[in-house]
Amino acid sequence: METRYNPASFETKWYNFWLLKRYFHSEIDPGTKPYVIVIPPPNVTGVLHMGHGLNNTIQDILIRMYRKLGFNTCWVPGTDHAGIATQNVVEKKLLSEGKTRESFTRSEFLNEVWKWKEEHGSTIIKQLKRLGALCDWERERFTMDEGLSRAVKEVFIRLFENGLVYRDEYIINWCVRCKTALSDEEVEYKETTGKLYYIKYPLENNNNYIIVATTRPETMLGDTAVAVHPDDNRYKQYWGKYIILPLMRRKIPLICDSVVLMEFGTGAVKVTPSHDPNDFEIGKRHNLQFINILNPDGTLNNNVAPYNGLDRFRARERVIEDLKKENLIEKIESYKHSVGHCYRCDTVIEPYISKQWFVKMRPLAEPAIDVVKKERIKFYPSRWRGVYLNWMENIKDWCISRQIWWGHRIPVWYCKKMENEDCRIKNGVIVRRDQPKECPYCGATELVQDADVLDTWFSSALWPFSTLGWPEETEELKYYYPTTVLVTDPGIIFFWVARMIMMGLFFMKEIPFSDVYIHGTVMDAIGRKMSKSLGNGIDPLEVIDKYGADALRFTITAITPTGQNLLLSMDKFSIGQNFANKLWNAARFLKMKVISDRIQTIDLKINTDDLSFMDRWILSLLDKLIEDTEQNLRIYKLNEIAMDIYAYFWHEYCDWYLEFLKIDIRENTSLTKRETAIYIFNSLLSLLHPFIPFITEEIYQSFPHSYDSIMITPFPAKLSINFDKEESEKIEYLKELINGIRNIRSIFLAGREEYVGINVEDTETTARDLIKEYSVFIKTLAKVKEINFLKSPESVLRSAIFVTKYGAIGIPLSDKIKIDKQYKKLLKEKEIISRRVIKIQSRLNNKDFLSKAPFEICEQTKEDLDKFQGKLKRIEESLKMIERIYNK
RNA sequence: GGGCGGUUAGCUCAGUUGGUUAGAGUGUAUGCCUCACAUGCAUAAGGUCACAGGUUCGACUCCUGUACCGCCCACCA
Repeated sequence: METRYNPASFETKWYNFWLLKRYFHSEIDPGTKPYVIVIPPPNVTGVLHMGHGLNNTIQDILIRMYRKLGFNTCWVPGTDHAGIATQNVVEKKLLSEGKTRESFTRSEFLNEVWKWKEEHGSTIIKQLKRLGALCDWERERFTMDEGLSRAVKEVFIRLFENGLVYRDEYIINWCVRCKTALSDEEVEYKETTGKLYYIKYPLENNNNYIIVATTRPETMLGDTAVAVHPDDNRYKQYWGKYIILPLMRRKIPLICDSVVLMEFGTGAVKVTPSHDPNDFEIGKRHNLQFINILNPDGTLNNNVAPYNGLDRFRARERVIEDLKKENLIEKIESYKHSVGHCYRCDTVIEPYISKQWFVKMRPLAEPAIDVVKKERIKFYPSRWRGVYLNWMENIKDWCISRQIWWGHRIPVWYCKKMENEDCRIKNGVIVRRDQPKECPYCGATELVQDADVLDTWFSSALWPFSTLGWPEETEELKYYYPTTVLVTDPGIIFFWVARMIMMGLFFMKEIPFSDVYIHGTVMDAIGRKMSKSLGNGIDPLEVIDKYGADALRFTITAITPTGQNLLLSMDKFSIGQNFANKLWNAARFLKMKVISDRIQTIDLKINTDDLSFMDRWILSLLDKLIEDTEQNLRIYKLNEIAMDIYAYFWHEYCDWYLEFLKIDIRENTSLTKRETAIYIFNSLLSLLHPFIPFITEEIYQSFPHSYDSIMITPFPAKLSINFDKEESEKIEYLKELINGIRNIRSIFLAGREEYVGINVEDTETTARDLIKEYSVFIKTLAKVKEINFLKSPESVLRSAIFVTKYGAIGIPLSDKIKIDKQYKKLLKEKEIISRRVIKIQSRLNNKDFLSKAPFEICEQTKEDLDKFQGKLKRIEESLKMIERIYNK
């Protein structure tokens, strides 16, 4: 064990050791209860960011904790093929080599992606290992590997057979850069300051015109109606009339529809059924013409000939120019509204009509709502339950087809011929596991496979069972499914959590997990999301290099407020680093001064019948710590566990118990037991191991030990030490005494000057006995030479005093200046305490308080009054003494 | 527009079903290189618990409202 804590010198070593020992691996064991987590699979394109750091640290802690608690823990890892994201990354790479996607055939392109995946796909896995994440690497999966692809195909087919997958021409979200459809969830709405254009639409055979307002004037080229509200009297005169659409000179009707808001704009709305979701519905209701004006790349098409080939935004400018020329622009206002963007490339989305595959969600959602309402699945913190339910109850069908190449190909073929009625009824749609040789309806052999792939989230939705071998009825599924808890951040409740629940219930007839733990998002120091574009991210790898993985892990768990976002900055990591350093040094101390031949192993048992007062005190606090840890673990309050252990280890065990122990060893007084110190330290190592696995292993291994690894030592058991309130008060008194002397020392003494002695008012036997018994501790820790008991309070009071519950402690002062200081200090204290006394008295004088407050509260208040009045009396006496002696 | 979260020490946060002198870490000040640790030890200063009402013997805690910050959802063109 090195003198200095140097994480870099051992972290990799112990990770490899765990791999070698295969502790991470779980085998089916019917006799042991499984505890299972499936990892939220990071994108293969990904590099580890702080969000992953937090997410995986939490999972690793849970897994390591429950392993110690005797569960058969299994953490299933893997990566996601991340369709659009990965395709974008590879396209960009190819572009940098001067090649475009179009210069490849589909299979050539896919080869490139696979090549890329082989080269870079394991990056994030390696990084997870540096973090200390000990997944069951023998179960690692990839959403595009063979088994998972089979599951995806199977799911699609079964949903289709159940009428839950259908193909329809519908208005969807189209990304003109990725050139694919997106689901509603994949569109991010951003508040944008744009313009609201008021355009005059001339009426047919009439000199009047109707003014409509729009934020996307170029879409007017595809207008096929103008709509007003049926109750809007302003437009009643024009009912049944027609409008001549400017620029296109098309005759379009004025229609009435109650979705139109009379208050908005002019109360008249242009209707573009092909390029607005609302207008699409209006168009269907009123049987309007649907005119598509866009090419898939966002340029205008030849349905709007004069603008053919123009980019949509350029077209917007041109349309405005042209309308201005005809004097048809009424006004242009600045306007704030939200605009949809592609969540992968941030391009503005276009509503676009196309033929896509959809999943019918209502029937899948019903049972998924039910299991959450009945609390078979619980959310932590519970408020996310409401978010989930609200979304589920308003769920819409899910567009699952994507017009990209990287992903699971849709297992559908189309018959080109459709030679008989049967085939035409089916639209020539053939859904098959494998490529059919001929059309099953008409026998034609000219078949074409659907070009599209499935939404990435379609395969993610199956993750909890596809990774365990589904659709085979494997032993793994029987044993490990349902999994225990899903750990993720709020951003993907809809994308992923909700869909896993629906798919799990439909295909496994069982929930995929019973707990959903939603942790916060990692923000920068001033509360902004960490993002590449802002450049405010903190690279976990850099932190690991600089501070160690343990410091990273401990810091982020300890400072993550329960269920809220955590604000992170580089300087925060010293929390974890300092803590690790403290642990390191405590270990060095124990090894140098405490471990001896008498202690054969750090994994020792202690005899609870043979314990000193001090031992029982510190062990009773350990009991409390263990109990709190177990409780907080159940409700995922990992930050509280971390902080509780921190406080116990540092401020009770190190600050007090080890200090007592040192003195005890030196003086040979046996007020403490070395075994106790070792026992507690080992318990702390065990409790801390899930949080800081590397350093705890390094320390454990450096002691004589009985297990192969700290990872497999059991969770510390409670000793059920009985340490009552009276005893606690004794300890508190001892601490108060030492702190009180230290306080006076820091006010009145310079540097290391030592007190000759302190005078203790000798009135109370409990206090006297205690002080006598532990005088060696007091003398050393408070740096005094002698402790004198004086019968007369006067002589005690003639010095710097502090008043305790059992009487005053006095430290003789000779210096006139110091007496002045003391006098002022006492005056201040007097004021504070008398205020307190008055407050308590008034409470006790209140008849309502005495009659209505619970008995114990009244008693407590009376006790308080005694206590503070006593204290006040001593302070006043002391003040008088000083006044008399020094003629104040 | 709807919903959710937040507002407590300079900063980041605790504060369990209402009942101590409202806590911790960090930062600041002062003194210490005390034989585990200066990544440390000791001591101290620092708070009208966002604001306004209400309930109560008693409110940081419960209720109502207001303000500000943040997030999510939504078919205002």
